[in-house]
Amino acid sequence: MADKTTYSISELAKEFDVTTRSVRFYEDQGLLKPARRGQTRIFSSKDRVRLKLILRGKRMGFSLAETKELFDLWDETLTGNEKQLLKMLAILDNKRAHLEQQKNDIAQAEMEMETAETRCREALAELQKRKESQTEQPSSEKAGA
Amino acid sequence: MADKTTYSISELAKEFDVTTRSVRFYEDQGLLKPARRGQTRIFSSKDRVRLKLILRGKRMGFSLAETKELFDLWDETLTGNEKQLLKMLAILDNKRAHLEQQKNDIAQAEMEMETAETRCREALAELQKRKESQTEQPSSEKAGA
DNA sequence: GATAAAGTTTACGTAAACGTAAAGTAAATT
DNA sequence: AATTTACTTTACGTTTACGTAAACTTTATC
Repeated sequence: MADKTTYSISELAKEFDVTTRSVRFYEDQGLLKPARRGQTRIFSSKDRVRLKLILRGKRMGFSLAETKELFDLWDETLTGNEKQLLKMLAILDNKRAHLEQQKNDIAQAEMEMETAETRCREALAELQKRKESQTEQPSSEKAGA
Repeated sequence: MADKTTYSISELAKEFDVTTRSVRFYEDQGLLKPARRGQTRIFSSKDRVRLKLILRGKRMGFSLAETKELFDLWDETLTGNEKQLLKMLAILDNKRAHLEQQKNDIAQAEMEMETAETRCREALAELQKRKESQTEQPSSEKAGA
């Protein structure tokens, strides 16, 4: 299934849970370059990989333009001159910094989510206690303000 | 500086490198709730924290609406009923899944960036070799200008 | 008291990433 | 042959997250 060599637009759309509209849009923006049989697009496994990369890029907060730039530079690493190669290396450095930022953000978020979860569970426990004491004799009440 | 209790809009904007327009927009969308002295907004340290969270949320791919929902639910954990608390816990679970996805994405990206870097450096080395063989006899050459 | 600096509201404009509808083609099925 | 199914192009519409300009107030400074 995954080692097929060609794909229709709807096959790809279905596999990655995107609309055909999106796939066509990505082609329009120069991120995918499917072959054609007549009018019909025929996607290669390279296209499939790129679609996967596009979607991951999106999840990581990259714009389509950024991803396209990476694709283009990547292709140029095969034929490119020194200047382009150095640019690619520079961009890779930037991306690495980006990844570090993301890792920090994630670590922070994880910590805060633990705090949040604890607070929620404590609040729930508090509610439980009140429920139980409501069942007993209404002897005392806690202050509220 | 960071433990001040109130901030002007431009102070916050400067600190987090956003425009005042953005800050006002966030208020408009209900994410910030600065006090007012006359017309002028006065931001508390709570607002400052929230702004930080907003921006981190953006870096992590959260929309302002999503972040607002989290803020609102968070506030409700103080007063909220059981249903809201459970909802908050459910959302926290979702976010955790989201974080896992992000971590996977990052790990993948890191691996592929290594591959890319290697390819770049190899291509560069290849160019160097050709340069040298072009120069032929000259035994010593100094790099850089 | 004129002016500059920082703040405000109102409102139209914009870029990105598609959604959605219209209208047509091309192959497969009934 | 007629219809369904999958695909196509063209093109206007929509949401998010602001940018940008205009016109106005408030506070500080010369």
